[in-house]
Amino acid sequence: MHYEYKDLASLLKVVAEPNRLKILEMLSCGEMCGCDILAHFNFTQPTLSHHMSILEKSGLVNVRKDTKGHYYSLNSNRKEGLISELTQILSKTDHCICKDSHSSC
Amino acid sequence: MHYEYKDLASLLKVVAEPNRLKILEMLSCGEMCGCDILAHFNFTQPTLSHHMSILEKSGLVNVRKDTKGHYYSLNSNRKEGLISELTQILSKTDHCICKDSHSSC
DNA sequence: ATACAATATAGATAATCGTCTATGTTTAAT
DNA sequence: ATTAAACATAGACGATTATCTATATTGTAT
Repeated sequence: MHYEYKDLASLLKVVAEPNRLKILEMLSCGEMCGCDILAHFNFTQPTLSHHMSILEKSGLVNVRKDTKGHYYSLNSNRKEGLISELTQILSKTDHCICKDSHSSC
Repeated sequence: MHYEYKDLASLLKVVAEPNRLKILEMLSCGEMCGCDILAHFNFTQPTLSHHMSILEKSGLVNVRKDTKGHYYSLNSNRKEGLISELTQILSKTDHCICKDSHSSC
């Protein structure tokens, strides 16, 4: 298995969760602090902390730590990278793995 | 939680698996039958059957059942839909949920 | 009739995940 | 000094997931 599949799949897993998807959408409009994000959900603060940690580690979200709280924002480069990698892997290309296949049935 | 998040997250979960990602890339070049797909992996036939069933149910892959085997192909509409939904949810829009937020910190 | 090839189903297992409660840490305000 | 607010960490739990072995199904070819 090539690394690219594992890496892209890991990043997609980060996004493939309804609450994190909603958080990312909220951040698409601009920076937000943790407590304001939390106000939009029914889960507890440790659960938000868990989700933000995953988003941070994935590189999709940047953090600015202030005395008033943690301010999160979307990392546009990482976002664009995700979309373009996904688009490319799902599109017909010249160097696709299927070029090696030899039909046996 | 809005349905759109759950639905898009479910579709993303289908794609967020390295082996399924590789299968989708293979299908991007054209139709392939199950046994040929299997030849590119180290896992067993029931495992492929499991993955193909998930891809089928998600609508990302179509199947044509022949006496020689099952021929799988990528559903382009579904693929485009996935990419555009993901792109839209990660982009700044007028009707974003964050418009309702009132900062409290 | 028999054997083989392609696929599906059933059931088990180990790993991962999202959530919770309880508690710790740090900084600001009283 | 004490309290409160914002966030993190630890540990537990139930649900889901990817994989396996074993077996069933269906159609083709001998």
